[in-house]
Amino acid sequence: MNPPGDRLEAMLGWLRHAGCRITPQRLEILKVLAVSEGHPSAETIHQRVATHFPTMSLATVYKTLAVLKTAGQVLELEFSDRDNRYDGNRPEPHPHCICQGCGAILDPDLTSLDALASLAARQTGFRIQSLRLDFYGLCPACQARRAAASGNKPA
Amino acid sequence: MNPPGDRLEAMLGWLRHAGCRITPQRLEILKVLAVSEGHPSAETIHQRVATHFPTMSLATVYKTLAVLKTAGQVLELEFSDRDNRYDGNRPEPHPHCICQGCGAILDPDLTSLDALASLAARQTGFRIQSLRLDFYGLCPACQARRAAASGNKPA
DNA sequence: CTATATGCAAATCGTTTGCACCTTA
DNA sequence: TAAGGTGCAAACGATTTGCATATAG
Repeated sequence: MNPPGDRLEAMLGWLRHAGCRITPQRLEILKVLAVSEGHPSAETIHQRVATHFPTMSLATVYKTLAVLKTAGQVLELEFSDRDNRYDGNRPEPHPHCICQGCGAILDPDLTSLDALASLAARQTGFRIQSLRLDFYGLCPACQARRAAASGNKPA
Repeated sequence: MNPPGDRLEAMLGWLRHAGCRITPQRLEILKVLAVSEGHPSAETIHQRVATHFPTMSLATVYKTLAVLKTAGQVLELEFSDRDNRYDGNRPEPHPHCICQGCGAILDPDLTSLDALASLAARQTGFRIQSLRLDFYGLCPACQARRAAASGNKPA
């Protein structure tokens, strides 16, 4: 849903700015992520890149993903019972519909978050059975701790 | 926030109905879950129960949790980068605030889900940096597949 | 009595790490 | 050529599983 070139350029730009090198393998990983539909796993990304680089290792994929994660250039969907999924196409946090039958991951298009479950169900045809809504951030104690640690300089 | 006895009775009732046996170890696990504040991990549950049953194994905790999960009597919060957390006190899905600093898990009290991030932030004092909103259910294809498999009998 | 639970140890499996060898800039 | 990346293999760690023994009902 994103002009693929935009996302690729954004990722490349960030890496260059951070002083990272653009290797052929890395470029290929970025390309796969930039057009990622269906929230691929690290394994899937590896397989696709391996088409062009038979020696490519899974570890390299994970290492590149780690860099992009901290950069906010890729969204990681964590699971404990199956492999994590990645979205380089829409790296901002957004709601997902996850099928408990086949594992498919869809993006409901909720402009506001008000509508929520019923809207998501209507749009995707999902029969929603449960949901997961997590907020990630810093609790008051950690905010204070961090502020103190950085000598009152805001992040 | 729940009358502890209620939750304990609910879990016990379900287990009995399902033909499960109430062993002393299991009863102790249920008690820990029924009063669980702070979303304990399997490890934490094990440690607490081990106070009364020194021979108690972690595997037994996991096995009991598995039964309760399928019964909907305990809520599992899955993570890939750390151990899962469990809530036997409020087994229905509900939003959480997860501190990226110390890992604390709080329950914001959102009567409606409209308010969302800003309300959660105001209530808990969290500085919210990202969120996770997942809907779990069945996609249209799997609904059809399941309906066909069960001979048109609805679940 | 008999189906079920316990608890130990070993297996799983996605992910991470160490390290020697390459490559980009 | 120096900082950084690659890729192999080994390590990790939470969770699961197999199986012999114990026990609830």
